[in-house]
Order: sequence, then C-alpha cells, then structure tokens
Amino acid sequence: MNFVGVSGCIYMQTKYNKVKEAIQSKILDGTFEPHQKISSESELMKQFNVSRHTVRLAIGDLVNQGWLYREQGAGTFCADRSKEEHTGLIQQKNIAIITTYISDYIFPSIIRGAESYLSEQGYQVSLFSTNNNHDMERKFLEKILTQHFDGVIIEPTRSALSNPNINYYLNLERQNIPYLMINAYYDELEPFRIVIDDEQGGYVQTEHLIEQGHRNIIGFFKTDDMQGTKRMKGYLKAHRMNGLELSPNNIITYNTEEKSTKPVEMLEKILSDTNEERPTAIVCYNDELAINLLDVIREANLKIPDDISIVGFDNSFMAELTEVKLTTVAHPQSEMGELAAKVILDMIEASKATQRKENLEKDYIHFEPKLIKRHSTAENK
Amino acid sequence: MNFVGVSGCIYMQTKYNKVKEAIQSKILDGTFEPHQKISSESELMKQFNVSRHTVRLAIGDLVNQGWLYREQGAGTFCADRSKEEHTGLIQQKNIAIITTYISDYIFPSIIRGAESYLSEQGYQVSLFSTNNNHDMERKFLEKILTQHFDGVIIEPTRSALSNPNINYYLNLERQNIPYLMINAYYDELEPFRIVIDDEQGGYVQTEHLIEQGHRNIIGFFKTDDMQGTKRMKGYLKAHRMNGLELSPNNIITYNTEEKSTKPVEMLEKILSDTNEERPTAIVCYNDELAINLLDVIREANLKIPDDISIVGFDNSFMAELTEVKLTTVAHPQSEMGELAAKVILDMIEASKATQRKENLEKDYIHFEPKLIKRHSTAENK
DNA sequence: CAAGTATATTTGTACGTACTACTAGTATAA
DNA sequence: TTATACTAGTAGTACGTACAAATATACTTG
Repeated sequence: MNFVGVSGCIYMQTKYNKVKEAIQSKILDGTFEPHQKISSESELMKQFNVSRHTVRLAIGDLVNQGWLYREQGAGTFCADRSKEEHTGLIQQKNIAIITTYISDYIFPSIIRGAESYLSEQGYQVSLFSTNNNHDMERKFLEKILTQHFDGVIIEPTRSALSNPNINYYLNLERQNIPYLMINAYYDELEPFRIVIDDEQGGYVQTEHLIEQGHRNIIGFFKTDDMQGTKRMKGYLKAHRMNGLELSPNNIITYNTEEKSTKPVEMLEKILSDTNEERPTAIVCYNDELAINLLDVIREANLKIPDDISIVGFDNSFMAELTEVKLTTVAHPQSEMGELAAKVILDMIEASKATQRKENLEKDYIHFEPKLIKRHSTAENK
Repeated sequence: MNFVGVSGCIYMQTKYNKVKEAIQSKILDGTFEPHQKISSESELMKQFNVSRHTVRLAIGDLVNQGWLYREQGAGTFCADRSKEEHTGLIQQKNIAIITTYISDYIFPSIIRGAESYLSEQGYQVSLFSTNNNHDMERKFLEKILTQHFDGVIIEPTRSALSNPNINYYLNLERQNIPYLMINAYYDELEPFRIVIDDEQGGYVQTEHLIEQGHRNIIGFFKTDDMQGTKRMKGYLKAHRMNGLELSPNNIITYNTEEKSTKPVEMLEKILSDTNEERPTAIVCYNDELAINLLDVIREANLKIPDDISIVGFDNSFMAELTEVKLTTVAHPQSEMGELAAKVILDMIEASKATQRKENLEKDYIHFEPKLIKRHSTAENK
C-alpha cells in the first residue's frame, strides 16, 4: 500500500521513510545531481539522529528503486535516471493539469476547454488540485517528475508569494518536460504563460465606474495571487490617470483564508458607518466576491445599481444567475483552456524535434480584458 | 557449491547469499508454488543457523527481485511471476473517472470529492467526459481497456436508454478491472452503484408541495437518463398516494438536446395561456432547470413563492445564488465522490486478493433524499 | 618524483536485542 | 450460531555492536 514512485505514501511515520523521503526530495529538486556523492551513512545518522541500520534501510530502498547506487569504500551516489527507460511503460500521451481548485468557480470551464481538446487529440488528461497549498503542489510535481508525462499545464499556487518549489520547476526543464502556466505565473521562472492582462482588467473595471461619474470607489483585492495584485495596480492607475484622489481606506486586501469573511465584514462596517460618506461603487477582485457582497448590500437595504454600483471580474456563470445581472470583465475560460492545450501540444512537438523549446518567439499570450456591461452599474447621481 | 542460476554470482560466500540461493532453488524447482507460504523467518534462522537479520537480508533481496512477497502477520509467500510482464516494475496506480460533463453543475463537486481522496491515497486520476454521447463513452472505454487502469468510476451516459456499449463493460469484468457507477446505472449490468433514491426524491419534492396545499403542480423531467424517469415516477406516486388527479398536460418531458429550449417554451406557453387555470407549483428535474424557469416566471411578472412555488433537485451551489433561495433536494455531491473513491479502492483490493469481487454483500449504496426548505415554496392560498 | 604504506573513511556482512503491527486461529461469551 | 476477546505467531521497525572489504587520501621511503 505504501509507495507510488516517490512520496505517494501519505503516512511516512517510520523513521527510515522520513530519511528516504528527505533524500529523494533532494534528488528530485536537483540538490543531488546524477553521479554526485550523497552524504555518507554516518553523516546521515547524525543529520537525522537515527541508527545506521535505519539509514541503510532507507538507502537500500532507494537503491532498489533505482534512485541511488552504492560503491563500497567510496560512498553512495545519485543515479542517472535520464537515460533509463525503466519507468517507461511506453505509456504515451499523458498530460497533467494542475490547478488550485477543480470544482469551484471558473476552473471547471478552463479544465473542460483543455480536456475536450486533449482527449480529441488522443491524450489522456490527469487532474491535480492543490487547494492553493504549496505542499500539495510539491507532491504533484514530484509525481510528474517520477512518472511519465509529456507535458504539464499549471495554474500556479499563491503566485504572488515566493514559491518554495522553484527547484521542481527547474527540474522539469532539465528533464525536458514542457510546461506552461495559466492565469498567473512565477516571475522568476519566466515560463511560457497564458494570462489575462490583469492590470488592464483592473483599469477597465475602474475606468468604467469613473466614466459614470463615480468618485468614491472601494476596491477589494485578493493579494496572495498575482491576479489580485495586478488588478489592484490597474485600479490605482485608473485613479491616477483621471487625477482622482484615493483614500487608503478605499482599498481592502485579503488573502485566500480570509476570502469568505473579511471582505463581507469590511463592507458591512463601511455601509453602516454613518459618519463617512457612503461609497457609490465597488470594484471586486472577482465575480465570486461580488456575489457575496451583493447579499451584504441587499441586507443594508440598498438598491443595485441605483444606490451603489458593483463590477465583478471573470464573467463567470454566476454573473448571470443573480437577479441583477453583473457587470464584469470577460475571462476566456474554456477558450483559455483549449488554447493552453494547443500550446502545450506544440511545445511537446517542439521539444521532441529540437530537444530545446527555445523556438517560441514570445513566451506569453495575453488576453485583452473586455468589459461586459450588464445591470449592476449605473450613472452616479 | 556455486550456482550461476539466476543471480549470476559465482562466489556466494556470504551467508545471506547462501540462504537466498537456497530459497530461490526451491522456487525454481517448484518446491514453493505461487502463493504458497514459505518457511517463516524464525524457521529459516534455525535451518541455516544464522541470525534473523541475515534471513531478512536474503528475503529482502528476493522480494525486491520479485520472487517473493511478504504479508505482515501472515508470512512470506512465493510470488506468482507468470502474470507480471514486467517483473521489477512498480506499476502506477491509475483510476479513471468518466462523467457526462466535467465543468457543469454538480459534477465538479463530485469529481473533487473523488479526486482529493484518490490523490491522498497516491492514485493518479484521469478524467474523461462524454458530453452525454455514447460514441465518446465507447472511445474512453476502449482507452481504459487498452491501457492500464486499476479501476473506473463511471457516470453512465443516457442511462435511461439502451446502451450500445454493454460489451465494453462486460469486457471490463472479464479483464478484472473493477468499476462502479454513480448517479445512475445500466440496469442490465447490475453493477455496483452509488445513487440517490431518485424515485423517493421525486416523491419528496411533490409531497412537500401537496402538503402546502398545492393541487395543480407541473412536473418537468429529463427522460433520457434514469434519474429523470425515476423522479417522474416519484412525482406520480405522490399524486397517487394523496388521491390527487393528475392531468397529462402537467407532465413535461424533455431530453438533453432540448434542455435549454423546450421547458422554457412550454412554461411560457402555460403561463400565458389564460384559458387554463394557472398552476401554483412546479417540480423541476434539477436546480439548473429551476433557475432557468425562474427567469421565465419573473418575466411573466409573477412572484416566487407568492404566486408560484418551485422545487429544484440536487442542492447545487446555484440554489443559493439567486435572490430567492431555492427549495431543493439534497445531493451529497463531493461526499458521493469521496465514497465512490473509497469503494473503488476497496474493490481493487478485493479483486487483487480473490481474483473475484463477489464478496461485496450488497451491490449498491443508496443515499436518502432530504428536502432542503428555502424560500421558493410557500402555502397555496 | 614515483611507488609503496599506513590510516581514515565508507560501505558490506553479521550478530544481538527489543518492541510494534498485523494476522489467523482458538477459546469464550452472548 | 454468532460475535467478541484473546493469544500465538509472523513480519516490520529500530536500536545497538563488531568486524570485513573496498576505497581515497596523506604520508613515507627509495
């Protein structure tokens, strides 16, 4: 029941398993390169504070699985797996899709776009969701590195924060496994990416409200991913370009953990505060948040859009479900998924042909954000 | 003294090597047959007059080379090498999930439930969506039969119609690949299944309205899948049990292709028809349809639930997005997905152990439908 | 400088002990 | 008859020791 390749086992409660996983991680993230000598048994004993027997158990397993080889008197060395085909069950045509979530919001649409195209092309699609958790992301990257995948489509986890798994991505490149990122990307990797111009998106949202005469506009932005920080940038830019002053109180940021509590509470506070002038418009990080805030506004007995205007982002199905259809910014969704699928297949072809994928003239595709006007925004009276 | 035999080593001066060769000889000459228990470690200690450590070294090697397998608490057994094509290979653990749709409605939740559990267990999840198309279903079944999958979770395509792919399912059984069906099933296969008691569900929907004094209740049912036909059955039963007459005009059936047009048109016609008495309540096949019909009712300037009550099915996220929160019937969604994942792993274990999966005492799991009262239904005045 | 030697380091084999986790069969109780 | 509890037996993990065999390096010597 234990292992699948690397770390597939959940409970690594045994000491030798911990040692084993630690060593294997170092192999996978590139700390140990092929033919490099790893720590000696006695060093490992000290490092992990275990007996030599335990260390030997761990190393023995890894040797048997082909990760290491030992030379008596010399040491233990990292094996060179790149040439061996022993993992290859000639299982061809596998694509992995890693997203933060699979069941929520616009992700199902993106995934469907990719899935339908890829399975048309005879590829098999494996899905992994990180729940916006870096540990999960690492686990899946390990899986992809150990098993055979032709390419990977990744939506980065917490893209605004520094990523602890950078080494795994570099290892993907070393193993010549093409990957591309959607929605956001880790800046330091400069990967091929398919994204929306989020800064422009935030600009468009805000500009639309300013055009309609709004001057007191609150912005809610999720700031642990790149989308949120860029959209906020656009929001600021729109104010600046129009020569509008902006109160710091009008920007509310939150992160994944707070998403269902903080924005709602903050808006309740703002709307109930009779001292301050009530804002006339709201820019939302996305439609999901906008829908949450709709309820708050309703409960404050304010009318949309007469009393207050609100703009979403992503044009998710939610935007049309509510009674007041939501003004929002278009997200290509399934179109983006399909494009990602096409591009990753191109990259696979290219990497087969030249062993290097440096023949893509640009390393990104930008979607231009477009405002979709519905009924949640109106002239400020 | 020395055998070239298998291990190729000429000088087997080490003790553990002697033990190893001795055991291996007994396997090769047939003394130990596949799945037969070999001597326990303590017996071997006595036989060869060596320590347990040495015995374990010998056995460990043989296990790694695929000659033996160990079961904690039971003993060490001779492996059956005849079936494994690749002796030393760690086979990946793959599960396929085939659903009609992946991005719509409640399917993402179901899939998430299964995906999160399976990847926790170190399985890799491959997704296939048929778009309710039998040809696609066949294509994916072919893929699963030709490549290596340990188990399959299937939501049947058009489960109310006779299925042209029955042979593929029978082939799964022949190849000893466990599968289970969710939401619905093909009756003729009598597969293991995890479903809602849809008939009871339709009954609960209708009964709730009858209790509130409604007598003129229209039912909309999608009749190309099993869920729809069963829910309709429950709707009829509720009328019969309450001694209510039922006009044939009050039942409206549709199929997948018509789902976004026919029900809407029919309801528009019914509501605009001034000759007939206007119905006071609607039973919907699912929430998706209910939401569609909400718009029709709004456009006819009727109030929910004052003028007309409406009941959905599935308790999807949609039910709480609209301004009038929808009364509906619970669907376990992610819970069902997780349960399906657990059961399929059990089935895989069982099929490995006994080569036949006939040890499941029942061949189905029923979820009891529960009504979730929100604000789209009210007393008939 | 080159060859040989001594030494330290590293992995390999082998022994021992102790306890844990699990299985299967048996005895017991309901 | 059917559960339940117990027990003996089995493999799993983990600590320890000792010495052997191979290797790498520093040192000595001709």
